[in-house]
Amino acid sequence: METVATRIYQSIKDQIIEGRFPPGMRITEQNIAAEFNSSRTPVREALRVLAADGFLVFTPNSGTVVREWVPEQVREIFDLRSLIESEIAGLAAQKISRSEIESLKALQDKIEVEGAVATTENANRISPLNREFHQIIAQAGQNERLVLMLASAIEIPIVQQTFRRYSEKELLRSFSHHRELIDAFQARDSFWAKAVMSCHIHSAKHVLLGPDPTDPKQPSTP
Amino acid sequence: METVATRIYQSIKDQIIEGRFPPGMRITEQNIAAEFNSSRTPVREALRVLAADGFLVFTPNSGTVVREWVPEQVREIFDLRSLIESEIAGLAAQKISRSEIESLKALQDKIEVEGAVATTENANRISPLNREFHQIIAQAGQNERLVLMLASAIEIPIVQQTFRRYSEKELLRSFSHHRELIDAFQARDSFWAKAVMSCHIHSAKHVLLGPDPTDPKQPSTP
DNA sequence: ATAAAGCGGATTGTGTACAATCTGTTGTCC
DNA sequence: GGACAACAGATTGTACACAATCCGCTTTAT
Repeated sequence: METVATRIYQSIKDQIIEGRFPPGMRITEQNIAAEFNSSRTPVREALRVLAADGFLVFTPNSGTVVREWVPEQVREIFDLRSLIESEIAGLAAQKISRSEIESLKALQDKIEVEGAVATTENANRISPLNREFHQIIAQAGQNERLVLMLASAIEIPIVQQTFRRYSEKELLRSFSHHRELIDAFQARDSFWAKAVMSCHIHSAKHVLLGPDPTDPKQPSTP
Repeated sequence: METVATRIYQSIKDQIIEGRFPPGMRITEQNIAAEFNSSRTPVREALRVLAADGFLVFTPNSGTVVREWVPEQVREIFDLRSLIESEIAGLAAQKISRSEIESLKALQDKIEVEGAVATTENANRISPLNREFHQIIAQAGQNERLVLMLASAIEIPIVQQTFRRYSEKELLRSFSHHRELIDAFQARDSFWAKAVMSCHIHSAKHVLLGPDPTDPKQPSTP
């Protein structure tokens, strides 16, 4: 973090991920510049990069707004995340070290202490721990490109705030997935690890999206 | 393409993909600005976005160079491409229209006429047709996010210039894959389509990378 | 001769000014 | 009353100037 432009970039990115810059919010260059006591020049550079990353939507001569997500796009994000993160889990099962497995265990112990009951406060404490859990797996997979792709699929507010929406039952299922992942790693079973990770992601997707509204299980009237 | 910055962005991107800006080449803001009769301001914005896209590597206070690729990264790119493009092919098998299948057939007819023999000239003519072939499939899959991810994995010189490295035999195999893909689509068989696409990509990977040097089939001396 | 220090040119980083464009509003004409 | 044109304010786009930094070279001291 050397230049002003880089600081601005990181700050805005964090605020979007944390949800303090809500989707649809207009970003004006002068406001940001004033906040950082800088000129508009570094602000513009930061905004362009954030738009390239997909955090902002930029329209020439018109301005910049925080990206909004429609449910269909959220579904696509989770399907992509499942594809990539399962692959990573499969690789990790082959390459993960003993000490990394121990870190996962310790982390999951902490998560289950903090998350004994499903409150918003606890969710806020769990989120970074959960992120660390998944990051250890990503590192263990030893595939830079996959990790990069994954980042673009999880660095969005709705993903980072998943835990806030979990009920007690869903929280317990999530913990159970984590424990099963650790077992799959210890067994060095790629297929198992991939399958568990796939469950983990798709289950999260359905918490956020609810049942598929396009599924006509009951023809209109019950 | 409205603003100067956008024109500069597109121009540099094209030149990198086509290989006219070779990997490792230093990009100085003034040179680019002079080329476009503009100031450095829009150039800088274009360069930042290109760096975010992964075309350039940017180091603060030091400058910008065209990204270089080591073999391990090429391998990662192709493995990722296989993962994503196979998934797309599977979706396409379910959703592709009759007319899109006809387009694929017509395109492949053209490709096989142009590519009757494996010369560099023919390769240059085939490349855009091949790209169109894969684009039709990407559209048919109807998943914006996957198409975006795919773009980041194929918009690099070594991928776009794959055909130049194909021998007669490899060219014929590629054609055979395309025909088999069309058949899989007509049969509406997702699994088949995924498998063929996976073959198609991995086979291309091995043309570019050669045999895996880490594979000790024969212990040092033959 | 080697290593460290210092200098000059080139390049990047940021601030500021002004031009171009958009948006919303007001007023006029039909 | 409604549609269209013209204006004002705000916002973005670009140019230019200067400051900060880096890199290679020379110089100097050991």
